[in-house]
Amino acid sequence: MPNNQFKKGELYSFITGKASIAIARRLQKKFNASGLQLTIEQWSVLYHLWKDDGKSQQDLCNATFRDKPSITRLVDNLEKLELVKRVPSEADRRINKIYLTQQALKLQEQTMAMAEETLNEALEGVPPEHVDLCKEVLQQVYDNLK
Amino acid sequence: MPNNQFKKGELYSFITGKASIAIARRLQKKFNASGLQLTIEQWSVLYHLWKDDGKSQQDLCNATFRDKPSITRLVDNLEKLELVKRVPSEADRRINKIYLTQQALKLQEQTMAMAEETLNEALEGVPPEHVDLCKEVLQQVYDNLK
DNA sequence: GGCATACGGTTGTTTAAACAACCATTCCAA
DNA sequence: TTGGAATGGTTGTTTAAACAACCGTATGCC
Repeated sequence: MPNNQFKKGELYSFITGKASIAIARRLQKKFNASGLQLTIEQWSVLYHLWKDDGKSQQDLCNATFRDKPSITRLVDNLEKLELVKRVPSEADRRINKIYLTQQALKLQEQTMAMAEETLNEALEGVPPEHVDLCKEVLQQVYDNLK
Repeated sequence: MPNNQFKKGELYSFITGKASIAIARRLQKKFNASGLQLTIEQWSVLYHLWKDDGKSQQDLCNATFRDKPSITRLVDNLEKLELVKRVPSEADRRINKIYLTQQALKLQEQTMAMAEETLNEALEGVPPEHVDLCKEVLQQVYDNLK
């Protein structure tokens, strides 16, 4: 017998992830309000490159939890915006390494500040220990299903 | 000073909602494996109609946290699948009331069972009281931002 | 060396989301 | 009562996700 039974009224909200959608929308609005022509999905790719530039597209698939075609097209669009450049790997010619442009490096500080601000607004009034526990639950869910 | 400060490494996972994406993908796979030609988004509309048939499109917008064009197109596709019918309201001719077909009523039991199964898989090993607290946090986040 | 297999990436197609612009109906207030 | 605002819904456009099919390169085994 499973250890968690659901009342039907609770079921839906867990599947749809309204909270993370709301966070993403809020962050997108901040980008738009600042005149940044950047989608959250594009930002999420830059985010991982700021941490570790020169990742392959496959690395970005793993990091962002997206499939290969999704990353191909996100990189396409980021290249059009001149925020990243595909550089074929010398060692393995199948691989594209993705590098940030100067323009993209300049966006890091501003957009990360907006992301932190958004999270602070989202978690207003939530005790930090509850946040930690919530993160653990969501991580466990992810691990259970991936 | 905000009551929650984020280390950068933790920030991304909260924004992307990997857990709910993983849940939705798992449920979609169950639909596909059962031969159901039904997307999660379409299912989410049916879900609210099973609870309360004859909702307007605007009601569905509020219930599903989607905008009007999204619901227009979801209802378009559900009508093509002959799972719902638009019925213009007698009282207010701007309004379409959306009614389930017999075919859609038959899907309820099967798909709700799959949804509950998916959630039980997702929350395997998570103490019920942690689930409750997690739901509260996510609800608070949603309320903070909506 | 040669061939099957795996891997990294791209392309095509369908579905959906966000946003702006639009139309018809209804409501309200001067 | 009529003209403007609000409401419910649709359409157009861009971006993205999922899935299948595909191509070129690398790997490993005989």
